[in-house]
Amino acid sequence: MIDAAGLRVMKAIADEGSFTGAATSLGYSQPAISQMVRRLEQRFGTVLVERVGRHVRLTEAGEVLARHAVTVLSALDAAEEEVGAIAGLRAGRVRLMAFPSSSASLVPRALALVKARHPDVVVTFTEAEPPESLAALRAGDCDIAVAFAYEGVDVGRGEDLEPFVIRKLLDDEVRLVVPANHPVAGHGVADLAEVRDDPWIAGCPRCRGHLLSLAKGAGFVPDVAFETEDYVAVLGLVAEGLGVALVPDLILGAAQTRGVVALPLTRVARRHIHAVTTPDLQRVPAVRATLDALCEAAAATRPQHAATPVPVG
Amino acid sequence: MIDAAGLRVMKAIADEGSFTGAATSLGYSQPAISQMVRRLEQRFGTVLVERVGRHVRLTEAGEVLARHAVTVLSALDAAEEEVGAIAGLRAGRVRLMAFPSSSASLVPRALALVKARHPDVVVTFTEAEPPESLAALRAGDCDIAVAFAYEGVDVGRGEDLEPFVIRKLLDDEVRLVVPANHPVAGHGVADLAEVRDDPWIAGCPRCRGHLLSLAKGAGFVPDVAFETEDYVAVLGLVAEGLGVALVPDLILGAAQTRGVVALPLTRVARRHIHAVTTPDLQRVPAVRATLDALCEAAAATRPQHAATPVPVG
DNA sequence: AAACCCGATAACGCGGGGTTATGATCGAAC
DNA sequence: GTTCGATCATAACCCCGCGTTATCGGGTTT
Repeated sequence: MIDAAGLRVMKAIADEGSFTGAATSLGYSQPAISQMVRRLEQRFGTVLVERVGRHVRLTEAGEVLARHAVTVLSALDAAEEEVGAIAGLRAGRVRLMAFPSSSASLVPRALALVKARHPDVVVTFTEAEPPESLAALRAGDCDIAVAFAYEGVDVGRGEDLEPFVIRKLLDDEVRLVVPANHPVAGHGVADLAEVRDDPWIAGCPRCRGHLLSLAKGAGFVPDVAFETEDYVAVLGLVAEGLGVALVPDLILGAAQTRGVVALPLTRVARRHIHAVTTPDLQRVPAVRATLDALCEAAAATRPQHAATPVPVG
Repeated sequence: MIDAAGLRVMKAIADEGSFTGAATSLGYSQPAISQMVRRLEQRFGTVLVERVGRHVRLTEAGEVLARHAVTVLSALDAAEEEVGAIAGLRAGRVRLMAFPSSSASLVPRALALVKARHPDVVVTFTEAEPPESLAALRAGDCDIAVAFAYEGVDVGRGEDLEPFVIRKLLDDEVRLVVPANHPVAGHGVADLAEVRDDPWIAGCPRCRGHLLSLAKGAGFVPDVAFETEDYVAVLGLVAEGLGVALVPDLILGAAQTRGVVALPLTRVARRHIHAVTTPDLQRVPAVRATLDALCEAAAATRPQHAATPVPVG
């Protein structure tokens, strides 16, 4: 099959009117043009260039090629330019999935960073809990999944074996949230055993699993009175004195609620927040830029919470 | 610069959904696709294919390439088809120039042959005397020149050195045309010296030159009473008894006139009719086909005149 | 757990397509 | 007419793009 190089040569000959001119205009030597024309001619089985005295003229077939050359070459240029735009971050689309509580501050900050640096990169964002986002990543329906894994209990270690690339964003400390008038509220620090008989308010299924795991470590089975995926609701329920809850720091930083006190646990529990992608996607410029932005956004949010061990809503 | 092969591969991957599928659909081996994709990726500096588990998906940049591939490849196919049509005589244009008296039978017959064999080849035809047609051929303004050269006097031999390809068509015998009531009319054959004192009617400038040359050989200078490029007029003038003339056989076969007799010369004089082109153009299929048709048309006209040594108008 | 399918990699070879050096030829200019 | 400059053709050479086969590793399936 014919390739584009031949067409470029034919067009250059048509434009310049001579082999030498075409050669210099393309940055080639003159024999390169001679040979290319000869190859094309025996490939097509017909004469393309008529050598008339000093200079050359295209035959009918040669003019056909030169005419089509502009179409092909412009389409080729367009393709190259478009891909170059993606590679050069002057374009590109990143499909980001993140768990709901990350969308409060971490993700918006990252998106703002990306937009500031690469205005033409569009990041689409979908909320999804970690199992779902990872499945989407596996299926090729998303490019970056922001996921969390509870220290010890979760698959955080196990999934390192997956063909995923994991970038650590935050270590999110989990705090005990109690009503402001709760007996332990003033302690400054709390042990799970101190509230073993309180009713519990559980968050998402995996958070509930974490709670059960921690409680088991402390030697009790929690009385889960409510379940809701909405952490604002969790805090509201606590504020009304309907129970206590474990709430990650990240959420406390975003959703302030009056009437509750968040206490660090004596046996510190954390969840790790990661940005997950694939080795391939990691090398896509727009994806890499978004990952970088996520890391920076995480670094910017971390000290804020580390400095406020006892935030009061 | 990117070439078309890469785009073909990307499109095949997009269509087939796997490297192996793309390979078989293109007639390649599977590693060829792997390597091509890798080359493209490092050429563009970005990932084009996302390897997800068993099969592969195109990234955004990859899809851009696959999308542009259809444009480029279809344009490429169109060019190839069009050139193929010319090479396969399903298209093509031939610019033919011939001297006026050839257009009576030789050229029309040849054109009919071409049209019958290759209906889509168009032959454009312009009348021109040999010097003019050869100049046009040299300038690239025509593809085939049908020219004649008088034996001995003309540049017939000399022009073999030119960068021209010459195909012999006819040996056209020159006859002496006299009024039917002329003394030599009944001789069956004539010598120029027998009419040395008659007034002469000359044809085109080169024909006149031929006449002068022949007369010089016979030891006299002809009294040229009339000159005209129109051979029908020449014959008319002879019929009216205004002089004698030398007229090529080819014309006598086409333009019959009452009242004249054409006699073969004792010292036979001929003009050679050639089809002239360039080595390049000779290899253009449509040109070659037209040349062949001219040769056949000439072969078909030759015996007709050879068999009638003494045509009487 | 085994079999199968698919992609990656290694090693290899051919040829397209570039280079420089040189020759042949045409057109122009002295 | 002869010389000179510009142009295309050819030869010899070289590199690397782009195929090939053989083999390995990983994921899905049964």
